[in-house]
Amino acid sequence: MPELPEVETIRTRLAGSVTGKRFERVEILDPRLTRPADPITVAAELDGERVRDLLRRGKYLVFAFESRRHLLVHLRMTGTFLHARTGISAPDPHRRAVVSLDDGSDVIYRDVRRFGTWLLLEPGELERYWDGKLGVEPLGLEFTAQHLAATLAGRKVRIKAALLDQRTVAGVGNIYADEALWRARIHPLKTAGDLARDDVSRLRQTVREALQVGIARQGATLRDYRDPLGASGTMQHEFKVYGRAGEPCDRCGTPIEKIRAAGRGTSYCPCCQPHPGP
DNA sequence: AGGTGGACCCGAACGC
DNA sequence: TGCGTTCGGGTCCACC
Repeated sequence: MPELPEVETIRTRLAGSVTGKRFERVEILDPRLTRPADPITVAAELDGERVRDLLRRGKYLVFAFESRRHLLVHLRMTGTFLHARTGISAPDPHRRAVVSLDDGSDVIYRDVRRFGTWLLLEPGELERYWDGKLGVEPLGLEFTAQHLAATLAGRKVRIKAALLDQRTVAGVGNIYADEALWRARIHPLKTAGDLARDDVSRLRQTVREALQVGIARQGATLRDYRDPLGASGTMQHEFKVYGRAGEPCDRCGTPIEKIRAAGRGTSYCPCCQPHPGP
């Protein structure tokens, strides 16, 4: 669930709690988290690291240490961070790691489905790790209509699949892909390379809009998700198509339809986003 | 090259 | 009420 807006919300909230603090003691409770690296070793390596900055790249959260090492955290579906000022309280079966900071507070990582990953990189390894894996930041200056057009040119994939491909643009997931396509009035099954110049321009704009609204609403809260300070986002109330199959389209009143695209549930308006081809 | 489907997980929602 | 089944979501990987 956490896509770019949710990760950015977590980053903003957690940054104030961890920046400048030292990892005094790290406990990794789920060996899956650091696989294939040994959790005991990783925990020991993290011990004593001081946080210089907390960054985000795509859907990754990046702890930048003063040692110039980086801890890459991918929350996948259900990963979350909680900051506890007064130490750990109630027992929690989904707690996967605990970082005790040098100010006496704890950063708790919890993940119900255990898909999330922690990866510790040595100085200088970060750029190489992104290379070939992540495209440009959708809210950055590099993400222009021209850049998106060049990225999509000649590609035979469906546009929905292209948006989910993190090399096209970093951080868009299933929800915001559908939202951006609805805003741009583009059918999710359209061939990426066939999009008209105007379509690409609009899509570039609506990807940014959808993500920016998501960030402004502090992400979407589905189920019991909370940000590190216990607050919930409100973006779920702004969805135009995601989770709204059968409900009327905000623009034209036509019932939203749900299909499968790129192996994912995909919601769209059959009227505003006309089907390509016969 | 692109698509599909399975794997990884587990709670929620659903069906009976 | 209490089972069993299905679903979903990000990413990787095997296979067509």
